[in-house]
Amino acid sequence: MRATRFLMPTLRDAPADAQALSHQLLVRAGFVRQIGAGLYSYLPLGWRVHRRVEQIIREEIDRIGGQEMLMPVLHPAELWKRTGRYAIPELFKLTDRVGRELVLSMTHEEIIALHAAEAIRSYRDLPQIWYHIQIKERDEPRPQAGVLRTREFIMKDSYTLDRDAAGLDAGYALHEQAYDRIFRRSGIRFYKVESDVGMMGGSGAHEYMAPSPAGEDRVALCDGCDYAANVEMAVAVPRAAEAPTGAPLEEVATPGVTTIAALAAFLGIDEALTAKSVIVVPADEQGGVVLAVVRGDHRLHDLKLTKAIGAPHRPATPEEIRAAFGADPGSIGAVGIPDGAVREVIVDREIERGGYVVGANRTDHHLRGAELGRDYAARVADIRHAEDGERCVHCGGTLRIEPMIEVGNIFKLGVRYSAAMGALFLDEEGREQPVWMGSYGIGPARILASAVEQFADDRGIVWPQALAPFDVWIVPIGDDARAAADDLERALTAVGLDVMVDDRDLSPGVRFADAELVGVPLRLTIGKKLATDGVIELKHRATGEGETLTLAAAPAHLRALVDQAMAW
RNA sequence: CGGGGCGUAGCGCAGCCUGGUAGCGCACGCGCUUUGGGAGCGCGAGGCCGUCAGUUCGAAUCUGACCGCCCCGACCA
Repeated sequence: MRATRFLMPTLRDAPADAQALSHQLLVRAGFVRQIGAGLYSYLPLGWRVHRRVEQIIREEIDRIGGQEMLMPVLHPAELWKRTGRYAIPELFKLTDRVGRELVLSMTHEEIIALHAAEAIRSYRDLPQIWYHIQIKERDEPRPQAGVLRTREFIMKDSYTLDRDAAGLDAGYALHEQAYDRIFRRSGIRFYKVESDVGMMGGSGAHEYMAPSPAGEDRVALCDGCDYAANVEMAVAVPRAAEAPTGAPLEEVATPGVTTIAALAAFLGIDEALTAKSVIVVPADEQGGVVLAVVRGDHRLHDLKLTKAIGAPHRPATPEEIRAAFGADPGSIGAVGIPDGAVREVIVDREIERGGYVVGANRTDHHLRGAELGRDYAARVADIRHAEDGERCVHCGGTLRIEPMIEVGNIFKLGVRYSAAMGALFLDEEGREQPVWMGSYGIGPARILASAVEQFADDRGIVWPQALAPFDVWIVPIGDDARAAADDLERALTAVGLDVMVDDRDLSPGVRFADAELVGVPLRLTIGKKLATDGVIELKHRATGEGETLTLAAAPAHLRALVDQAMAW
C-alpha cells in the first residue's frame, strides 16, 4: 500500500471534544471519524484493525465448533414483545410506511430462539453453537468516550443451544476457552471477572475486562489470589468494628444531627458503630418504600440493593420519608418503625450481629445498642459497596478496585428465551423440553480501543502486532530510496506481510511522526546507509530499539519478528 | 432525564463583553529552494459565523426559541 493513495487523514491536534485517550488518538491518527453522538465511521486504518480483531474472533469461535451466520438488524417488534424485552428503554423502535412496528436489535436471542424453534426437533440435533458478527443498535442515554460507548456498534454474539444444564455448562466452558485465546491473541491485558446476571436471571455470568482509566466498570482484584469481580458482585472483608451486644436499647437526644459523620462526632464514637438508613421507593407495582441499612462507614450499592429488592428504585423524597416515618430524614432507623410505614427492611450482612446507633424515628433522636433480632426484624443481604483496600474473603489479601473496559461477556441464559419462543425438543423419553441457551458477546471496537488505551505513549498508538493495521511501515528518504522501497514492499508482501510505503513527498520528520502516531510495530527506513553501507534500518515502535539489516535479509527477518510477536 | 459547557475554514482557536466589509496557527493548491525527526520564502484557494425568528440604518456580536455536540450525574435486563 502506498501512503499517497491511502485515506489517512492524520491531525496535529485532537478534536476538542475528545476526552478519552483512545478517542483522541484514533481520531488524530486517522482511524475513525465521528458522524454524530455515538456514531462513528471507520476509515481504512480503523477498519483494518477492526477486521483483524474480527478474524481472531472468527477463528477461535470456529475452533470450538461455532457456525457463522448472519441475522438481520431490523426485527418485527412482536418477537420482542413475546420475550418481554420490548419495554427496554435502550431498544430503538420504529414503524414502517404501513404502520408495522419494528425494532433495531441490540442482541439476537429472540431470532436465535426462533431459528431453534424451527430447526431443533430432537435431542439428536443438540448441541449447537451459532454466531454472527453484526451491527447492533442501542439508544444509549449517554454515548461517550469515542468508540467505547456508541449507539451503533459491531458485536460478535454467539449462542449455545443445549439439551440440559450440564450441556449449557459445557458450552459455557468452551466459550471460556475461546475467549481466553481471543483476548490473549489480541495482545491486550485483561481479566475474567465474576459479573452480575442482571434482572433477567440466568445462572452464571462472567465479564472479560481490560484495565483502562477510560473504563466505565469497576472491578475488584485481589493481590493474593485470582479473585476478580465486578463491584456489582464483589464481596470483601471490611475493617473490623467492635459493636458490643447485650447492652440495653437507649434513646439519646441528638439535636440537629442528620449525618453519620455528625452523629459519630456528637457521640464521640467510630462511624462503624452506627448504622445508616436509606429509604428508597421501588419502581414496581407493589408500592411502598424499602428501608435499607448499612454500617455507618459503608456505602450502599445501588445495584446490589436493586437485586435484593427485585426492582429498580429511586431515593425517597424528604416528604415521603416524613409521611412514612413521622420523623425527619437523618433520624430514621429500623427500630420502632410505625406500622405499615415500610414494605420491607433490608440490612447489610455486615451489621447482622452487634449493637449499633440507629435513628429513633423521632426527629433529633437516636437509639444506642440496636440489635437485629432482638430489637427489630429485617431481611439480611449483601447490599454494601466493596471498597478499595479491603481484604479478600478468600485469601485475606488486599483488594484494589480498578476501572476497566468490558470487552466481552459470557452468560448462562437458561430456558427463558427458548420457552418464550417455543424452542422445544423431544428428549430420549419423548418428552418436550425447552432448549438451554447461553449467550456470549464481544465488542471488537472495545478491544481495539483497549489496545490503544493500554499501550499508547506520548508519540501515539502502539499496536500489538496482531491488531496493527500494517505489519511494517517503510519510510524511503531520497529519490534513490523509492525504487528500493518498491522492491522491498514486493519482497515483504511475498512473505505475507501487510506493508505501507510512505511515499509522500514530505520531510522525513513528518513521516516518522505519522508512523509513530499510527502505531505500526515495525518501521523500516531506507536512507543514505543503503548506498554507503548497503543496509536499511529497522525500528521497533514499542521499545524504540533499532537495528540495521540488508535488503536481502529483510523479508525473512521481519517475517520471523512478526511471527514471534504473535506467538503466545 | 437533571446540572454545566460549547457551536466562527478540514483541525485547534481569537473576534462577541462595548453591533459597522471575518481573522490567526496548522493543514490545503501553485512556484522556487529544501530532504534523517513535525523545513523556508512567495503567491493563492477555502467560511449561510449551527438554524429560525426578533431588536437595529446595520447582527458572528444583543434577545428568544429550536437543533447539534461534549462533560458530570441518573440510566445502561
